[in-house]
Amino acid sequence: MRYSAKETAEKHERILTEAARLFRERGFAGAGVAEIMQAAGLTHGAFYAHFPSKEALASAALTHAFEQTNARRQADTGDPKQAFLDRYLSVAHRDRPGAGCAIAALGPEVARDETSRAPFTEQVTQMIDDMSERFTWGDARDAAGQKDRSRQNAIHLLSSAVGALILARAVNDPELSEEILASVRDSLAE
Amino acid sequence: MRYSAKETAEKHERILTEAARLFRERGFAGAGVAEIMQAAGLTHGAFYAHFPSKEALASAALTHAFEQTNARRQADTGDPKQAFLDRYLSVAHRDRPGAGCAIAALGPEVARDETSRAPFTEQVTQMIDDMSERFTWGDARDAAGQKDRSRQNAIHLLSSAVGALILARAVNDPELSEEILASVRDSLAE
DNA sequence: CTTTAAATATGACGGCCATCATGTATGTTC
DNA sequence: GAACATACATGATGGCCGTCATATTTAAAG
Repeated sequence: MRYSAKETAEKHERILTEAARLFRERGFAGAGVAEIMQAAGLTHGAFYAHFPSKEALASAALTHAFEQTNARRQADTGDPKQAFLDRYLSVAHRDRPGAGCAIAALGPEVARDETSRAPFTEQVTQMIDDMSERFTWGDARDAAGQKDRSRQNAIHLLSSAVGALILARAVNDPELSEEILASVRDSLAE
Repeated sequence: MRYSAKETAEKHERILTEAARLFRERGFAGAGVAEIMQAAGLTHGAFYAHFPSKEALASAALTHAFEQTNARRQADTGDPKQAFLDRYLSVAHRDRPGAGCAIAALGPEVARDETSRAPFTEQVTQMIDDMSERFTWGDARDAAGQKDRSRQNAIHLLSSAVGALILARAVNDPELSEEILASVRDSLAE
């Protein structure tokens, strides 16, 4: 049967949302089309009415995941940098990859999937620009070098956070895992 | 036919080596048993004479990859920290994941594969201990806090390097990719 | 109101992949 | 030297997965 435009749009959104979650939880290769469609409350056959291929879905879901976490970052109160660090390097974030950073969940897989590299690059560029502008960086220098320094700091902070989260998730030992989160949090807050 | 113990051991080693390479290049899910065996010069059926399952191979290949890169780190000359940064955050390392750091290539997948988490943890623990001891850290404090501070610094450095390499690989734009490597290299060398 | 187009469910197809079965030849062991 | 054990190749099997075909139903278009 044919459904109303509103209904269809809602289902499209559900597919995207569930895909963004499942891909982050299990990886692009680990989450199947049928599983995603079932999570969205549909059957597998309907998929190709919404996306031309799984690859295209991966690309769209990646952007969707970034937008979700971007919105959270924009909604932070208080010192933006500290708020980011506290949230990103938390046990809660470590334990819920499906709702968290797409870089930490899918980075290496994106590197191997040519189609998703473009949206990934766009989102990372935005993140770096945003953090570079909005975060306050301790080491003020001359006005000329200020901007470049902020950018370098933002890149370093993002890299550190991503690496720490990946390590904290992969490691088996809860003590070590929390030590990693705390160490990088402390190092970056200085 | 039955082969000599020496021959068999060599083939076993070849399987491990090719698996360590292919898994880093394509991920655990992306590299198949048949492809690995072919790369090792054998057919797929012989696999189960060497490993009980693909999962067991993944675990063993992960350790093998760590040992390969550990050996390179131990062989570095000059300032160990600087040598590590120069090598780890190089374009050459970025472009050859199959010969590079297992954390950056497989970290998120390890987090989802319970079997490989134990060897991963062991290797990361060793890396942190080694870097904590052998690298020279600029900010000398009181002797009491010295050890903990080295450890925190080592964890931060490793996290930053891993995150930067993953970002540099996933990003589409060569300029941005090299900027990420250079930024984190400069930040950590200070 | 009629016609058209589209979103969905069901089901099928083909390919890939991990694993296992079997036969065989040959080191290894006693 | 005879019996045994084993590493290998070939081939089969069963399952999963992405994609497509078809029928159905109904919103949308005219």
